Formats: sequence, structure tokens, C-alpha cells
Amino acid sequence: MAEAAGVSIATVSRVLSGRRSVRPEAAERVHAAVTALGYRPNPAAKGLVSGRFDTIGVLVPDLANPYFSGVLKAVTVHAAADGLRTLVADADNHASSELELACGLLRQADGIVVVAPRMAVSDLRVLAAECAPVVLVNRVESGLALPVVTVDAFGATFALCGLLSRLGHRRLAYLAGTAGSWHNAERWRAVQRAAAFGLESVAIPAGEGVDQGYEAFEHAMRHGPTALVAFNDLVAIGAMRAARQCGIRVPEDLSITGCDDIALARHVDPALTTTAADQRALGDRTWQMLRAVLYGEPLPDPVCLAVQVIERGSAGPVPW
Amino acid sequence: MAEAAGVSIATVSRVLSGRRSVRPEAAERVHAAVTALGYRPNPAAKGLVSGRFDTIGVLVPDLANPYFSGVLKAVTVHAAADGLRTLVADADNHASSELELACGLLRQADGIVVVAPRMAVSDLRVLAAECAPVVLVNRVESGLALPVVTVDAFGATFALCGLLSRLGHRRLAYLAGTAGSWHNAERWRAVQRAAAFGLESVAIPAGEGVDQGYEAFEHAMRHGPTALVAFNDLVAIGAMRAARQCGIRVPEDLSITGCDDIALARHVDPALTTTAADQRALGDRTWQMLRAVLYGEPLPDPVCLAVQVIERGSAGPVPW
DNA sequence: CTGTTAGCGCCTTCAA
DNA sequence: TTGAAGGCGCTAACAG
Repeated sequence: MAEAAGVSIATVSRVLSGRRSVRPEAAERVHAAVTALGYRPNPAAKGLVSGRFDTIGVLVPDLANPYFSGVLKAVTVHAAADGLRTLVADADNHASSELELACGLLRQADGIVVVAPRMAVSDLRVLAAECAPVVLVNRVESGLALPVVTVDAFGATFALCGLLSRLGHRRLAYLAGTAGSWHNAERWRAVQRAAAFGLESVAIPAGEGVDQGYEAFEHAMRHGPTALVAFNDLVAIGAMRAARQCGIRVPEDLSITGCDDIALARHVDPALTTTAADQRALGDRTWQMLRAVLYGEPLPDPVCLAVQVIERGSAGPVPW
Repeated sequence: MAEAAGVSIATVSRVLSGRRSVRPEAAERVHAAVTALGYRPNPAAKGLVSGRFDTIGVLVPDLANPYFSGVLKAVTVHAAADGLRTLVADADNHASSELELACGLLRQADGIVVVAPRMAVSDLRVLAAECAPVVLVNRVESGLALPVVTVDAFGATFALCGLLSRLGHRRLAYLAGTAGSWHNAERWRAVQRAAAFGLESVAIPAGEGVDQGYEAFEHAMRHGPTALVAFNDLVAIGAMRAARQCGIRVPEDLSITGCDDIALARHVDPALTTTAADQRALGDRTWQMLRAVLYGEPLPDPVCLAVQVIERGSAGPVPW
């Protein structure tokens, strides 16, 4: 490659990185050789020697969940705008492999975003000890030296409970996410707090997906709730389908709420009453924070984004 | 690290790779030092020298589309079972950046899976010229020296048209995907072929997502179709919502069909009549093929998976 | 402006 | 069974 252009290997590097000044004539020859040979620099080698990969990494628990692809998208777009590539690792819901994936990513990227609602706290500490550019999303652990961007999951669900209470509901079932998930813990805590306003509740184990919501429905109904608060929109949609199959009308006979406001929430019938964090904002703030740690800027304070209740058709007055 | 264990750097390598024989006592000391220091080998360096990354790459056009996360998932699981990590790159619907992303991945992975329905043929040729382990998914181009796994998109849509024809439909609108997409071309070709059976059709530009289906609906209805054949399930779901808002009942007044059978297809109301390739099979065959090229096994023949029509509630007899 | 030199962290011969 | 030595492909000084 270098010889094809009749220059030294260092000059090729200079031309391609565009930082240093090179005689236009030589640069021309290099460019010609590059296109002629289809040469592409090896990012691994470049990163190894320079420490910069021009790449960021994102670790998510499950790419099949549209909520994660949402934050991912936002970060990817921002990174691209700053000339950085994004590499994604999917833990496929195995919290135990997340630390290893994160550390691997960290050695092939300039910084990483970790969305790990279920990673063990001890693993989180190991990650923090790396002292590398890591931003944690949707997870709060006290005493962890990691920049964090979260969403007020507690407040969101609490507000949802407030809405249901005003609609006259007194007994609800919480369709829980995976045990050990930070989001799940926050939401269930909020549901329990709502007891102070006369809202009784039971937690029914469900999960993260449509099928789990569908399957948990019958179990939940045995407790005679007038409203179902689902861990997320997918679970809510699954429960709605189960209700329809049982001839139970939503929201006339039963109210169902979701969480996250994924794209589909407004497209099901009835449209889903849910809670929404501004995903754009989440992506913006996450990127802002990662960039700060990347460039050694002063560390931004932890961010906790407000969440809004989106009233659509799936929650209504309690039936008499 | 090596000195912490009192051995040479080469011995550490041997212990960690586990291939060569090492005196148990020394191995013990190395392991102790590894856990004590939290040492993790650098994958970039390892790959650079050995040429093996123990990683495969997957390039998809858009992670927000559940269809892609489906094939991704299947491949990830298989790779993990064989001890390989998966790294994902999202082209964010910019077909023009796909070649570069693919080449980048190729230098950080042992092989890649490229799902690129819209990548330019010229770029595809460049990729093929790399003579690297690349498997192309859902794309057929004649004369391309690349192993391919596809789905019979033409046959799927044609079968769907057959169903609509038997239901008495004579005029349908095709809600098209992005121009230039292989899938889109195949499906539109099938719709046009159906003219031979008395099915007239118009193509209405839509896109890949729910919102595009929603927006294309009005335009499509101006042509007076009794059935809408959507590019994919998301577009169909968007169109269904638009229909509902216009007071048009599905399927009594209008039939709507999708493609892909994403998880949500069965959860909307009415449940979506659509076509499904076995995603498990797609993932299986893709992995099988990638593994073959990875290990230099004889190249499997191109695979084209059959697709089934899934009749659910969204397509019915033509209204009289 | 450009070529030479010295590694980045690791694996893999080659001797010992 | 082990250590020393030589790169993998590239960038970042350093001399010219």
C-alpha cells in the first residue's frame, strides 16, 4: 500500500487521518492507491496503538425489546454525528455475562453505555473500578462512582397509580418484570406506596415480553383487580389480548396500563395508557454524559428524567 | 501481570488460551494473579496478532425493526453456544454507509452476517471481493460470489395474493417499502404477477414503519381497493389504525395483510393475517453457513426458505 | 513536509 | 514445560 503510492507507511497514515500536513501531490498518490487497492485501515491496530477507536459501545440486556433499541438508536445517531461508530452487544437477558461483555467492549471502544437493569451490584463495582468512560443508564446504586442517566420510574408508576385512584380503582394487580431488575423494583415500590391512597395491590410475576403478559393475565384476575399495572407496554399488550379472548372489555370492565410508550402503544386497540420518558432526551443526555467523560470534561451530575403519564384509552373509570 | 505471577508473558497466554500444556503449579499462580488484578486480555491485540477474534459481526439496516432483531437474536444465540461473541452494527437506514460498517466489522470479527436489503450492488461486489467470511441474508443478486440465506419473499406475497383472490378481492393497493429494497422489489413483483389472476393493483409508497403505514393509508384508499397488502407487519399495523380512525372496519370493510409475522402481529385486533418465515430456521441456516465459511468447510448451497401464510383475522371476504 | 524508529498487547514460533 | 524474540497493522514521536 505504502509502496504502491511510493511513500512511507507513515505518510499514508498522515493522509488518511488528515491531521498532519502532507504535500498535495503525495496525498493525491495515496488516495489513488487507496481506491485502487480498496485499502481500509485496520481499526483494531489503530486502536491498539493510539488508544482511540472512534467507536463507542452500547451494551443492552435484550435487543428484542423495543425500549432498548430506542435508547440505542438515540445514542447511535448522536455518536454518528460526532464521527463515531457504534458497536452493540446484546446480553440476551443473561445478566451474568454482562460484565464480561462490557469489559470486552471497553477494549474496542473509546467509551461505553451500559443499560443493565439486572447486572449484579458487585459486577457494577468491578466495572466502575476500571475507571473507564462508562455511562450507566436506567440504574441507580448508591455509592457507585459511575455517571448515571435514569428515568424516574418510581414517579412514573406512582403517577399512574394516582390516575387509577382518581378513576375510582381500589384494587389492582401489578404484572411484574423480572425479579432483580432495577426498573421493576422501582415500579413495585411505587405501587406499594399507593396503598396510602387506598389502592390495594398484589404483584403477579410476569416478565418483559408480550407472551409473559398474556400468560400472567389469568393468574392476576384471580385476585379480582379492577386494574392491571403492567411492568411495560409489551406485558400490557399481552394482557390486553388475553382480556379480549376472555370477553373482558378494556377499559369498560378492566383498566390496563403500560410503561415506556413504545411506538406500538398508540397503535393497539384501545390505545394504551402508559408512561413515557422522552427517549430523545434520554439519548441526548446519555450522549452528553458519555462525551463529557470521553473528553475528560467535568463530570455532569447524575440525570434523572421526568416521566409523563400518557392517557389514552386503556384505563377508564372503575366499573360499578 | 506476568511478573505478578512470576512467569513469562508467554506462559500467561498459554494458560489463558488453555491450549498448551503448562505445569499445574504455574497455571495456578497465573489464575490467582488474573483474579487478583482483574486482568482481561485485550481482544483487539489478540485479534491483531492471531487473526482470530472469537467474535462474529452482524450488520443490520435498522435495529428498531423487530424483524431484524429476530434474525440477529437467532444468530447471537448460536454463536454464543459455540463460544463466539456477537457484535452488532446498525446502519440506521443509511444504505450508503453499510459497506464501510461491514468492512470495519470484518476487521474486528472472524466473520460477519450482512442483512442489507438496500446496499448497492456495487458495494456488495466490493464486499465479495474481500474474500472474507461473509454471509448475506435476505438478498439475492446473480453473479455474486457470496453465500446467501434468503426467504422466499416473492412466493410469500404471491400466496397472500392468492388468498385475497379466493376471498373475492379484485383490486388491491400495495403499501410499498423503501424503493431499492430487495424485499420490496420481490413483493411488488409478486403483486403484479397476481394480475394474471384478475387482481388489479397499485403501489403506494409507504416505508418500513408503523407511522409510514398510517400516513400512506389515505393515499391508498383513494384508489378504491378492497384489500391492502402491506410491505411488512409494522406498515400493516399503521394502516389498521388509520382505518379504525376513519371508521372503516377490518376485515368487514377492508382487508389488510402484513409480512414477517413479528411478535405483535397476533396481538393487535384483529390479529394480522401475514406471512412468516421460520425465524428459527433462518437463524439456524445462517449460522450453519457462516460456520462453514469460517472453518473452510465446503460452501453450502444458497438457501431459500419457504414462507407460510398465516391466516388470522385481518383479511376477509370482499364486501358486496 | 517526510522517512525512520519505537512500541500498543498479545500470540506463536524457536530454542533451551 | 518454559522464556526470548519476532511480528500483527498502525500511530506518534523524532530526526532530517
